Amino acid sequence: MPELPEVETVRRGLAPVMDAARLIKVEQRRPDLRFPFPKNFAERLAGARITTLGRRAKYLTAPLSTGETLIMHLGMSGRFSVSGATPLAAAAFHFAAPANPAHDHVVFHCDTGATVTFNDPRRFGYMDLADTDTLEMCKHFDTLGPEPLSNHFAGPALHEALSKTRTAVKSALLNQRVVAGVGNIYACEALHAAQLRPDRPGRTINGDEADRLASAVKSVLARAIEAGGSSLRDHAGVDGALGYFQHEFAVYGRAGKPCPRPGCPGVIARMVQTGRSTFYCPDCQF
DNA sequence: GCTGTAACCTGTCGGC
DNA sequence: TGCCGACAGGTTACAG
Repeated sequence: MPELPEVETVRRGLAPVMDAARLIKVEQRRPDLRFPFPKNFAERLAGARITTLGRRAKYLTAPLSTGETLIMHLGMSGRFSVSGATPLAAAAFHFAAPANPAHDHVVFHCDTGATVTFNDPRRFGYMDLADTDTLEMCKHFDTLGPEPLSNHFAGPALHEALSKTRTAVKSALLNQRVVAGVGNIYACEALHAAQLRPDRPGRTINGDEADRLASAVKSVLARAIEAGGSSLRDHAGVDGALGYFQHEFAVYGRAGKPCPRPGCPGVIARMVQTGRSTFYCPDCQF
């Protein structure tokens, strides 16, 4: 379930074995995932050295010595696993969750001795290559909004974006042009933290409420990263270890259970917005 | 131009 | 136990 915190958790897990590593060989085991791989994908990667693994929204980025950047998206079920790494890293693999090898689609062989495997049963993930110098203008990044944990994302900017739309505020949060990296779970959690009803039209959110919501988004994402992400069915860190943030969910997946806000008598409700489940408390979200 | 919906693919879970 | 349908975290193309 890779939203921003899960992707950041994966980045932190991969960095020790991929930063500054040279890709000796890349195995591309099928012609496409969600989209076709770029032309000569494996050949363009072979021999290249990765500088520093990065992240933009829900994308992992690997700038290469060739002048291109490898862009990777985990989709809904994508995950990485590492083998053959340092003894310290290998110790963590004791906890590795099983993944069906039939869905191992890309294997990176690094000169560090590590083998990094991308597994994605649902194949909603994808990989692409783009020029590093013009990365922000590539088709994946040119429409992305601000990073939620950066100073570019704050109440006034969010208020400005929401004021232009009649779309429900929760759906607006999922719009990557408004803020990049928020997905279904953390949108629900942030709206509960900010005490805002998910189905309020965006244009009805005032400045103070936008301030609260922006702060809640930052807080929820930061705590989730700290907890190593959340683990529902499909997500695990590169060592297979599960994140812990799902234990802190206030509303997501808790329909019918009491609202955890102190003093609130409400019961968490579920509704469907644009085909996605939304969880909220009818008693303390207005 | 804005908005909502369907589609992509597979695994899991609950009901029968 | 086995089958079937509903549902699932993201993104994008398309119709209204």
